[in-house]
Amino acid sequence: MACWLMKSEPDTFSIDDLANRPRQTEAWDGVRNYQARNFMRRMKKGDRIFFYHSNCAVPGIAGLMCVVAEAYPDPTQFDKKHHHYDPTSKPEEPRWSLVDVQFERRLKRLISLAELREHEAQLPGFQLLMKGSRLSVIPVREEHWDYILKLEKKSAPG
DNA sequence: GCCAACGTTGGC
DNA sequence: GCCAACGTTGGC
Repeated sequence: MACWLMKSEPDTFSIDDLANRPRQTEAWDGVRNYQARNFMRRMKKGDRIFFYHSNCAVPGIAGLMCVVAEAYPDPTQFDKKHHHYDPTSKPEEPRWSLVDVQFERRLKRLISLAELREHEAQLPGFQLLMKGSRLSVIPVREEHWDYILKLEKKSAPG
């Protein structure tokens, strides 16, 4: 069972939005980056995911979710009216994929990017912390997953 | 194949 | 709002 991290801007779609969806499930559409797409195509049902709030006042991991449907074509790529419409993608050979994710729980407290950086030494190779890393879908090593979840139980830093 | 220009991401 | 880092596009 693999672990992942997926970013979303909370102004657009937050952990609360996911929790409020029917069946607390959402199709993770709009990814238009090949590396991120390829990671999604590797996801298996039951894989665990950190829900990361990006581009906001306090970026960080806000909750947990899991994969409930493995990769299939992102329908928004064929929708002319959609912001993520891709005229170069053909239905017979879809370029972009998505997975369905399901809410698991909110973290008891947000684990901020700043806090994660304090633990950089214990998270070697964690792509989120790499300089210039902007990928919205990244793999998380299991030992990193466990370490980060243990931080939740500690009191907030500062 | 190179690389400049451009658009996007996302922390701060 | 600024800007660094990155990905993509397209001229040559």
